[in-house]
Amino acid sequence: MSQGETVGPLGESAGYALKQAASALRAAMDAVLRPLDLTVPQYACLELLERRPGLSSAELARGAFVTRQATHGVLRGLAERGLVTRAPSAPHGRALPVELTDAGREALRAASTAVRAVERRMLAPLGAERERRLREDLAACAAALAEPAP
Amino acid sequence: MSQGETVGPLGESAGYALKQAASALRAAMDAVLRPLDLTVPQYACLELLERRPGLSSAELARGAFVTRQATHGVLRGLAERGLVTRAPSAPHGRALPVELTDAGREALRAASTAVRAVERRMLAPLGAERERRLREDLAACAAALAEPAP
DNA sequence: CCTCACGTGTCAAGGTCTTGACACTGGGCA
DNA sequence: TGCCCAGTGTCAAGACCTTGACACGTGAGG
Repeated sequence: MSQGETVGPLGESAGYALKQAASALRAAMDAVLRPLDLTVPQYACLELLERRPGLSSAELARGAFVTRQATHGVLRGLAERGLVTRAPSAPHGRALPVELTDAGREALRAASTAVRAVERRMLAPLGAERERRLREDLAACAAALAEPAP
Repeated sequence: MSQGETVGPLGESAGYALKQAASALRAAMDAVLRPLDLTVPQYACLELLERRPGLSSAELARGAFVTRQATHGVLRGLAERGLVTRAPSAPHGRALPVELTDAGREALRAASTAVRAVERRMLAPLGAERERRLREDLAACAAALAEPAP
């Protein structure tokens, strides 16, 4: 066949390197967030809400790369602990805006500094220029995969 | 506090870009592997076994970034379909070597070409030089996270 | 006006992975 | 020799996420 090319050696596969790095990052984040009683998805929701207050559950799901059913459970846990509040009724459509409480903002601050430390450790071998390049290239890769296959 | 730095805007966070790209890659791989009746972990095991025949379940787990319990289930499914064989007894220690069957090699070939197409699509915006750089930087990030925090 | 498509919230069911635990093998060390 | 430790395979329980489905509110189109 003309399209017989397969994935080469693992050390030469960008996809493998990507999974390896993402897995290591996830594990490291899990480790530093566990003492704060936060899971990675919970932290992600908090971080998103800090930047864009009033986000709905579905928008949160897209931002955290999970399904809206998954964020549903995450928000339940966060709301029970008083870290976020959900509007009782929808001001427009069916979307219920979610907002951070003061306790949520405080928990986020601790979590965010911990995660930032992990990120800095991860990026330590790279300089500022290579870090910027890395971000841009990763974004370009994600964008290329986002549009449907030809 | 002196270490008050938090994660900045999402667009400037390398960690967020990493998760975004990894998530998109996972979804794209899932889409092309589904018609072949393979999950991503199953494909990963096949690919690893092609390169290093006789790998044990635990070694496979480390290579696929999951727990050995997870590979246990994966190998069960693969063995039932006749794609891999497990040695009935351990030649050394307790590790049971796993090997690809001819059917497994054939299934892998189809899967690997499909995954390679996804990888090429992902890397299309990048040139060869930037792709190489991306691989190296991702590997450096993973290595930096692998060693325990100071 | 009515209908239809789209986005959203929610529930139920299922699968997959993880955490935790136990038993076993082989090698290093006193 | 005897002991302990690291690595492995396996089982059970639980958490998490996903797929699938349904009901509801909004806005565009006929």
